Amino acid sequence: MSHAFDRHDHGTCIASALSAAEAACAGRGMQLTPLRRRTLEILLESHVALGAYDVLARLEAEGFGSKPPVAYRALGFLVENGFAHRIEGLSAYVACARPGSPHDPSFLVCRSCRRVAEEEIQAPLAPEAEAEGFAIERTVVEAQGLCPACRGRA
Amino acid sequence: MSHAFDRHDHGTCIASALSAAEAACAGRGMQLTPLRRRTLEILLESHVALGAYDVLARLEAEGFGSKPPVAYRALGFLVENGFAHRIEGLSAYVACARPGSPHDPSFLVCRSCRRVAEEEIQAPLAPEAEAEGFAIERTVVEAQGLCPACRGRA
DNA sequence: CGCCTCTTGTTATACTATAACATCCGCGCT
DNA sequence: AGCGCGGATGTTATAGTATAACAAGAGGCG
Ligand SMILES: [Zn+2]
Ligand SMILES: [Zn+2]
Ligand SMILES: [Zn+2]
Ligand SMILES: [Zn+2]
Repeated sequence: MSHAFDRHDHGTCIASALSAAEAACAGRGMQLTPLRRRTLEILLESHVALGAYDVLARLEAEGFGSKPPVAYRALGFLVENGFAHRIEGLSAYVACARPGSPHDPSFLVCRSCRRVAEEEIQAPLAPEAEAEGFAIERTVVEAQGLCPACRGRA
Repeated sequence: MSHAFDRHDHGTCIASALSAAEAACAGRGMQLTPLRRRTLEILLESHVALGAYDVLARLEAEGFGSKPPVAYRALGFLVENGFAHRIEGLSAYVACARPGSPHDPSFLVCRSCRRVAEEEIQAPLAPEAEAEGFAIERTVVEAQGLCPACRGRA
């Protein structure tokens, strides 16, 4: 269970994600450049999913480029390397809550505050794919609804 | 198991989906107008997911309006009423393979030919949501990969 | 130095989706 | 018939998401 909806020491989320990203980059010969690192830090500031243009606005305000490819490329790098995930149902991006270990993520996504909890589950369509001869490469699992805080505010 | 990747009598797919839509509309006081019916028929022609603008081009060629809201509204009607589903990972739409009964659909989506098989599974995040106090309203489950035919062509 | 690769930046464009307003049509009511 | 109404379709205009193609700089290495 993730801590996105709990009170927790968020500083350790940030620190462990950054050090995991640094270690993974070093190990794979990838570069965690200032732009990429800052993009990851922006996502890590909260467990809320951000749109690419939200990220871009933040980057631009801090002196990076202002055009969409700047954000899309940095986000693409983070997603490809498993440091962030794309939430398909929101067309948005969130920092990975389990950096370091490769995993097939699934999410609880609050439609009100866009906070995202990352969960670990078994691939839910594996038997069906097996029966049909379908080769699964990636499975999107996103439960949309209301988080505890937003239920309370209803 | 759906028949999207099998040889099957596709005429019965079409006929049963259309009659289920007609029955459901009659029962709920909704109107399956010519535009909506034709949109559903277009989706039913194959088990391939179509983008809204693909559908719009077909509609325009047949004398309907040519502007995006024409397609988006018809698709919205079909999705809201359970006659079609949106595939989030493709931003595309596919006819429902189990019309009539309400269900929480899940999909096997071929990234090569965009064919979609609809499956029925248990809500995969229910225990996690329960533990966190998260109220699930809808769950997107889309396995992306290669269908049997496209695997063979690799 | 000259070449190569990677990263960042730009311009321009493509693709996806909705807000707001206009028109038309069928229906119930007077 | 004349009117008001809701729903469906149509339009214009705009918002939101994403990528292709090209230019320029940094660093490694012959
Ligand atoms: Zn945290
Ligand atoms: Zn919330
Ligand atoms: Zn069929
Ligand atoms: Zn295929």
